[in-house]
This record gives sequence, structure tokens and C-alpha cells, in this order.
Amino acid sequence: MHDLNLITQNYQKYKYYLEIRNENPSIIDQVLEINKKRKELINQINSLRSQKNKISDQIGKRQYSNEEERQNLIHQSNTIDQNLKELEPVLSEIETNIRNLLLNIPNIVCEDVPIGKDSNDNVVVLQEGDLPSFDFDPLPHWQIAENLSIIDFERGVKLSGSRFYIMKGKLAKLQRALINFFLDYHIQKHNYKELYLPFIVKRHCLEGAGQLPKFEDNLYKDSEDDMWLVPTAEVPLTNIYKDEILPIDVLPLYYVAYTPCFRKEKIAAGKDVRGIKRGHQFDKVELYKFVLPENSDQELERLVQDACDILRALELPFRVVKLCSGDLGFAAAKTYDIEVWAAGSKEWLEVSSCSNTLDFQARRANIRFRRTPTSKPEYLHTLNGSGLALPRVVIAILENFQQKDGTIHIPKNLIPYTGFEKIELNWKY
RNA sequence: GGAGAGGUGGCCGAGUGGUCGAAGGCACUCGCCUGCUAAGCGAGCGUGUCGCUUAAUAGGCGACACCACGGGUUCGAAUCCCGUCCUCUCCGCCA
Repeated sequence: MHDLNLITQNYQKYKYYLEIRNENPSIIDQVLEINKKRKELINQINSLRSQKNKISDQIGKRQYSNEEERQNLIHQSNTIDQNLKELEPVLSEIETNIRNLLLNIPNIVCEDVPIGKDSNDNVVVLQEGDLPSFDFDPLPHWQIAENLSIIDFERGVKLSGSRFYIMKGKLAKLQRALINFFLDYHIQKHNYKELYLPFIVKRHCLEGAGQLPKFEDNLYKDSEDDMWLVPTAEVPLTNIYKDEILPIDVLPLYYVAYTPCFRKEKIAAGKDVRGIKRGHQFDKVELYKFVLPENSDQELERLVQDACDILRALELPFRVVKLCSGDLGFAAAKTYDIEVWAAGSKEWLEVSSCSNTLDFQARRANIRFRRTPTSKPEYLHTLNGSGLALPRVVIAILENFQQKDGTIHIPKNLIPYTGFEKIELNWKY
């Protein structure tokens, strides 16, 4: 959510940001117009309240000479009150409207983000690792999974409908091993602190992180109780310090958390239906940072490297893509996607999205800090990135480490976590 | 889920209709004092919005709002009433 005064002072800039995001900039005009009305009304209401307060004060201090005068004062106050009763609802409606408008305006865009329309204009900034070569035709993971009987697609659908699956035997363990590996790696090598979070949150958390009100379609919820399944750990992470003012010496804060993620994926209906690339439920280890505004840019670079380190450790070839303005997410001012090579499906799979949201989420969730004990509170900056998303890493391991005999080798660094070196034909029942 | 108690500023804790944005203590900031083991003295010290001032989204002045949240009573509410949420204690239930 943006600062009204900033928008008023730099409205051309805000319109420009919307344009390069392929969004309609007229929302800014609406905001300006309503804000003008808002200020007028506030002034009106404040002066009425001020009058009213003075009258009450006079009565309280017995500043009247007889009962008639007292009744007169009460009458005056009541008259003002009638005025207020008319104006106040108008103001609160205006404020709701402005808030709704503001909540729907995406973040600004960092200077160095390439201008572009869609993912075709994204820029590959780094590619690392050799793409594996095979003396046979490598299979896509769903084929491998079927051959080895390690994923049960049909029965997953039987339980929960399309886009659900069951992982079996060593594949289930592989996934569990990866989660632990990711967590340990970031805790030990990158100094993140681990959190175990609620997987269900209140609406305000989704507003704070930027999922609501715009992306309600993608969320599972219990509307009766205002309980929402998290689409990413970023949502609870953003809100742990909601409405707090942090002392500067605790910054920067680095957190890592494993959660499942739940998404309806309505927008992507019909896309990526085969295999486990895009399910309604998937696991993810998320990285999150609370940092000083002046450091957020370099913190993003480090965040990306932290995520890349995992792929390096797993010997998986990857590339880093800088998203163009038109492809940026709602809350992000700058984003790097990390994509891993999947040798069977022969495509780059997004396994991480690392973003600097600047003060966008901090404003929404009202998270601030003080530079000195006496200075004014300022909004801090937040960053988030996957470190990493599980299913697609699993896909990459299955496809890149597949052998001619149909078995799957486990990356060296992962073996201490899996307890086995390869996946072979699994039990059927 | 049932019964009871309670939610006040960074923390603790007063405050049951007007003099309360809120006593007192702690913490913190600035200054003074003091050579001695978390000493003393003085001052300051919540957040937001609106207006004026300002180069300033720094500072100053003023107004308004905020004592969990939302509504109500009243000329006037932290204080009374209603609803919601949350915390604690006891009981029940349960991995």
C-alpha cells in the first residue's frame, strides 16, 4: 500500500509504474480526486468536533451563569452533532474507497528492472552448471514416476481431485530429505533462523503480504471462520511483526521456514497438468528478510545467491532470470526467478522467485523500525524468496539423474539425508 | 465446548463519567553531578491524520482521532451498556 502523500506528489511516476506493468494508470487519478474530497471533509469535521469539544468543556467547567445558558450550550452541541452524523459516514465511506483503491495498486518498479511486456522480455543474467547429456532418450518425470511406481496420480485424484498426487516410498523420503537439507543449509551456511509457522492465517495477513484483495481467486479459505490456507510461507512471515516498531539493532532479520502451500491455480487452468509441476498443494522452504531500506538492494542479490547455493550443492544446472516490468508480481519491485533445467521435459522450471518488495509489504502490515531510540519510526524493507520449492526440484532430480537402467541416482550431498543412493522400482501396494 | 477473571503507552501498573493522552515505576534520550561495583539530580520521552509554517516526506505551532476491536448511551467515556476478538484460571474433550 502506498503513501497517499507520495502518490499526490509524484503521481506521474506512479502512473508510469502502472503503465510499464501493463496496468491501467487511471486508478491514480481516482485516488487523487477522492483524496482531495477526503481532505476537505476532514477539515470540516475536525472544526465541528473542535467546536463541540469546546462546548463540552464549558459545561464541564461550569462556564455558564444559569440553567438556561446551560441548556443553550447543550442545544448548540446537539446541532453540531447532527451535522457530524451526516458528514462522518461520508468520510468513512471515502476512506474505505481510498483504502480499497490503494490496496489494488501494485508496487513501484525498481530503476534497474528491464522494461518489457511479458516473460519474453525477461533477461537471463546468469547460467551455471552443464546440462546433462545422455546416451539414451531421457524421460519426463511423470513417465519415470510411473515406471518406478513412485507417484500415484490416479489415487491422488481419487482423494482430492485433479492436481493432487501421492508420493510413495523413496520419493516421499526424497522430498522429506530435501526439506531438511534446505532448512539445514540455510540455517548453517547462510545464517537464517528457522520458524515453524501456522499454515492457516487470518485475512489481514493476506492483505499485508499483498495477496488480497486482488488474488482471492487463488486462495483456499474457510469463509465461516476467516481462516485462509497459506499460498506461501511469505504470508505468515510478512506478518509476524505486524504493527510493531523494531529496534534497529535487531536488523537485519533472516528467517527460513518450511510450509506446505495451497493454491487454486485457477489462472493457470489447463496449464502444466501433467506430473507434479503445478499442484494445488506443494511444499516449499521460504527465505524472508527484514532489512534497512538502504540495504535491501544488496540483500536481494545475496538472497538470490543463497537460493542458488542449494542448486549448486545438488549439482543441478540453473539460470537466473531478471523479470521485466510487465512480468513482476503485484508486491514485487524487483524479482529474480531461478530456474532449474529439467532434462526429460527439456524445459527450465521456476524453483524460486526472489523479490525485493521495498516498503510495500511493510506499509501494508505496518512494520517499522527506529534508527535511534528517539527518532521517528520508518518503514523497513522486506524481501522474500523460495529456497526452494520442492516438487520442481524433485522433477529436476528425477529427470537429470535418471540412469539408463531406469533408476535414479541421488546427488552426493543429499545422501546423508535420504539414507539411500538411488531410487529403483518401488512397491506397487 | 462450559464457568469465572481480564485486555490501559516499549514494559509494569494507577485510573469507574469532565481537570486524562492518561498518575507512579522501569527502560530510553539529553544535561548536570559523582572516581568505584546496574549511584544521585534535572528535563524530555506514544502513534496517526489534517492545517499553518518550512527547501524539506527535518524541525516548530495548532486541531482532530486513538486506553483490544466495532457499535450504543451522554453536552461529555479509558471509565456506563451491547456485540466481536484475544489472554489467563478451573472443568470437559482430545493428537
